[in-house]
Amino acid sequence: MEANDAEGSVPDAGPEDTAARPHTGRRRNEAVRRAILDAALRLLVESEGAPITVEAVARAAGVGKQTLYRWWPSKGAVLLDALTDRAGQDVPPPDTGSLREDLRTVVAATFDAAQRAPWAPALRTLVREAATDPHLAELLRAYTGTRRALLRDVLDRGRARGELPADRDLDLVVDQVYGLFWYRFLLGHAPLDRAAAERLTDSLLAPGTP
Amino acid sequence: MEANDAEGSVPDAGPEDTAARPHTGRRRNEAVRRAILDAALRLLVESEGAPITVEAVARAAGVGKQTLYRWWPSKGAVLLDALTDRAGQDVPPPDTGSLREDLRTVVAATFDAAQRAPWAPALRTLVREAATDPHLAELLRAYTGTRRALLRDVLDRGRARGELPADRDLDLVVDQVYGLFWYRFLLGHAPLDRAAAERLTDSLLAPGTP
Amino acid sequence: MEANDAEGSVPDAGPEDTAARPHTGRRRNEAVRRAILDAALRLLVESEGAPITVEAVARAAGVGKQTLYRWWPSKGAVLLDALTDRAGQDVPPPDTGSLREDLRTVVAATFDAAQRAPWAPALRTLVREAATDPHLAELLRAYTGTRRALLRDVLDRGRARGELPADRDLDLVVDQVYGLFWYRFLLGHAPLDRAAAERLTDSLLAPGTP
Amino acid sequence: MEANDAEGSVPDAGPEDTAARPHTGRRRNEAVRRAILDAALRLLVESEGAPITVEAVARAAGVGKQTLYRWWPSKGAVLLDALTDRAGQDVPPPDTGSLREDLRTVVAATFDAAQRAPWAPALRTLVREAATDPHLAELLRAYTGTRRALLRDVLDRGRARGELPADRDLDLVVDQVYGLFWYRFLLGHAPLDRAAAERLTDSLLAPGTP
DNA sequence: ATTTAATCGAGACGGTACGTCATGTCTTCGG
DNA sequence: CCGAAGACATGACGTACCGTCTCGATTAAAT
Repeated sequence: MEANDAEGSVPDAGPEDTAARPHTGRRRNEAVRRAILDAALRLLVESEGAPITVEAVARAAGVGKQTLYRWWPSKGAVLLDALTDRAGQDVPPPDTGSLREDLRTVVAATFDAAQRAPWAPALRTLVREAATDPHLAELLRAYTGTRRALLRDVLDRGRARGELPADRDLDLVVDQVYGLFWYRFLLGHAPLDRAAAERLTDSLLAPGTP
Repeated sequence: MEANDAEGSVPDAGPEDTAARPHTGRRRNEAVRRAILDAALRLLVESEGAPITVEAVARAAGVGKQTLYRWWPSKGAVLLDALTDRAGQDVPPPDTGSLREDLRTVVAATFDAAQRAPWAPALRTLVREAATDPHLAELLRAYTGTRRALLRDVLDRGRARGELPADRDLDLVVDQVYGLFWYRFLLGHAPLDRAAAERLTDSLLAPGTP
Repeated sequence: MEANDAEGSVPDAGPEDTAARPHTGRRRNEAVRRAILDAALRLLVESEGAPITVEAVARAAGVGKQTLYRWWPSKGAVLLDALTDRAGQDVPPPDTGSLREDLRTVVAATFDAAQRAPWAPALRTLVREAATDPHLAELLRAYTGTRRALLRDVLDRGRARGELPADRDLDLVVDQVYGLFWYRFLLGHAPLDRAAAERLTDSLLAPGTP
Repeated sequence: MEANDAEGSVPDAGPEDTAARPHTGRRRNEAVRRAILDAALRLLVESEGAPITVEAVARAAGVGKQTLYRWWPSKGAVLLDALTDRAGQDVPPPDTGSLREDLRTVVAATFDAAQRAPWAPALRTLVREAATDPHLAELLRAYTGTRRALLRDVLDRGRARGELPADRDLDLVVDQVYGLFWYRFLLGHAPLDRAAAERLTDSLLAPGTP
């Protein structure tokens, strides 16, 4: 979990549109934004499974519903924003010169981040919401797209170094990682610990690979 | 897709409760059961994405809501029943003596079955519903559990034949298959065709494996 | 105030439509109807001036909003129904043979009924609601139309007996009575007591009239 | 229609508070006042029946909501101001020496003014608003009070000249006129034309009265 | 000319009510 | 007793106005 502002946030108007229209009117209240995101995150974390209602978020934030709808296009956008907003910065993927090393690190970090409290329940609820909310689904798709791209870069570098056969299907590798991750994360039938990360990495790189 | 009556279906009391209570009153109308399952499946197939309401199923089947609730514990149970009921028989997993062969067959069959019209949209909608409906989630979990076990058997047999190292984590292999499958199936960002099945199989079995 | 069922009530299906469609399904719950009308009347009486919300009526009646909308086309219809439902039967207008006598009686009764607790505040609120609610306005228009017709009958009989000049504009007389009534009733700047009824009657009948 | 500034307008603080505080700062913009009143009147005239929102007035006037609330205590005050502001000067009630003549003139003028385009829809909407807005109701009450007083003066003069019996209830006569007027004006079920004015006048003055 | 203070357009904000929708339970009547 | 129809309480939805509250940009008198 990292990155933020997966759209839905404030338009973040560039400074140059000031010429066109200097933005009259009362400005957005940052404290309100914070209150909403905090409330949403709290509900996301606490509400184990139960769906989250817009009214609950508004009430918890001490805010009118309209204020939510003014700034976010849908409930899902608020929830995703709440989750990503606090999720720390995008740690750049490692580049140690060893694919095995890099891959192991990325996979373990992914497994780890998702498990670390209090993200797990929040993330699970978010994905659940996405099933109902097409808008959130789209946002989530975009978000995971960037995550996939990051991993893909690591693999590309490894292949360039000759650590993978030139004809290896790297998208498949990426999807094996994230597929396994989401499958276990959502079903919860098997662990996503460091050992799993190791074994997954090993299974993806040919045994003889350095 | 196979198996049915993953619980949730009519208990269809065994014939011996007749002794205890001779069963007075009108018997369950089989035509009604069919009408409900057919209607549910039709909605499942047609409603691309949009959630399915109990009332829609009841109306489409020309049936009272109560009749639904009388025979299935939840909306999700009806939907799952509708999907599995028609899903053909459980083809026994192949046992050709070659793991690579067997695995390739199972994986390709899985990919294929999910894509074949009209199952794909129905299955996608079903999974979406499961996100909201804990009961359905549970049923689905059980269902996929049996699918996992089947694949696990194939792998066990292969390992027994020495086609896999003794210390290989077979649960991980299973989850790599189904993880990839669901990930691609639900996101739809990459194909689940025969070529993908081949490459996945190859990536799971060490290059030198027969 | 009397009469009732100025539409908006139960359709009151005649028994003969049974042939067409026997009306299957659960029947309307009379207790719920009563609870709603009672709650509405109570709010109408108590809420001095303040507008009445659908949600307040529903809550006070321990009823879902939907149930209100199921049976009445608008909030106004409920309120009117609540008021007329309990307003006693339509006392037939008097016919003593003396116009002066009859008119005095009708006018005094009208003035009286409106003032008698607890109708006054309820009626005032109802009219206020009618200003916003076109549907209620229409219903109210129909209701007052029947009241006007009643008074008109009394006058017709009087004219037939020669107690009024043949060319007297009887609709004007009717409107003078109800115009004065509503004007004073709503503004409340002057009494609507028995003396006012007397003086109004006298002013409408030429001094020399028997 | 006459009179204006039935309170609600700008207080326009007397010049003597200058001593206390010299009033620095920008002065009220008269053009804005006009724009608001014009917009309000236009909406009042056009919006047949539909309630008028503050935001609509502000938008139509190209003005911020706050500017409205700065100068008028309520929406109703704006509307009343808009209507009376343009409503022509207060024609002094006639005093021809003949009560019948004077009364006929006043009544006919009242009927006429209300019907003359575009006042009728505006006045109807205004009264409708008054039902919801207690502030406007009060303003309207005050306004109609002055109209009643005017008519009352005419009657007083007539009685002083002996054209009415000394014991005649003049408030009742006044209310018969305005009662009929509002009743027909708001319900619209019968005309308020010159003939009606004639007949009403005749009915109020004893037949033998000069 | 500068300061000071109020006006103005714009619009964010917390509320309250709206009328609709789906849920799962219940009641009624005919078969 | 089964089954269709549908009433019912509940509770969330997304929208509309309300009246108050910032905002920066004017504008005009007092300095």
